Amino acid sequence: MCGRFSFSPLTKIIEDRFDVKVDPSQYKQRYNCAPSQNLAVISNNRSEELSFYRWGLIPLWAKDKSIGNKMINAKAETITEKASFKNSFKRKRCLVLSDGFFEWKKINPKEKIPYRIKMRDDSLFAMAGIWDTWKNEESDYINSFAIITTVPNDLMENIHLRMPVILERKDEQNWLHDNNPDILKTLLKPYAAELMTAYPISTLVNSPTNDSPEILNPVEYLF
DNA sequence: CCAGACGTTGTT
DNA sequence: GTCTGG
DNA sequence: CCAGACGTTGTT
DNA sequence: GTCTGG
Repeated sequence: MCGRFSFSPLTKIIEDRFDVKVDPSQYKQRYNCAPSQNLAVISNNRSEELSFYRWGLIPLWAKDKSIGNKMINAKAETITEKASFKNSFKRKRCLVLSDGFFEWKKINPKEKIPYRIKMRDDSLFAMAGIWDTWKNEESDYINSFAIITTVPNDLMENIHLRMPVILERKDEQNWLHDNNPDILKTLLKPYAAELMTAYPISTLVNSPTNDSPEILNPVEYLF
């Protein structure tokens, strides 16, 4: 699964790496991105700029936006079959930008330890996302997204049963602009484990109200 | 046809 | 909106 | 994902 | 226990 991540590069780094324009009044470095927050994405319908969408997909037909609290992930294996996701998969895809994500490893029925997972070379990456637009009773529009998950690779297997789909850099533009569903599905696979690394961090990350760089620091746990 | 659900993860 | 279940 | 709330009536 | 909010 993927229920929390970070994205904290400086504006110029983002513009160079992803070839987008970043509005500095909207962007802010984030160390603990949580569901329901507006987070940095690149959408297929505005791929020249960095957009901010709400995490937790609210489908077009939703009566209440709270449904989005449950729709934070979409399983790659079934995304083309689910009524809530298939339409977005066809026409509304996005890149969810990140420099690392968090998973809680269950060490016994009562205890869990948070881990940070990132690229070995600290590079930025894009997770595969789908989005939708929803209108509330006051006719305010909300753009929201879900992160696609897949089976774990050899690194993630030790931590969790699922992991987010991380796109190879060469596939990022294809995910946004290729509309062939068969090709799109081939992009939804586990990322190469040898390019990634993971380490335990403190439970500071547990509360979404903590959003400071210290969250990323390694911590030793004694058993 | 209409009514009702529409999700993932983890645990039992 | 679109699919499943009755 | 985790944390924190979870309710109504009537009165101020 | 289960839902909502972040």
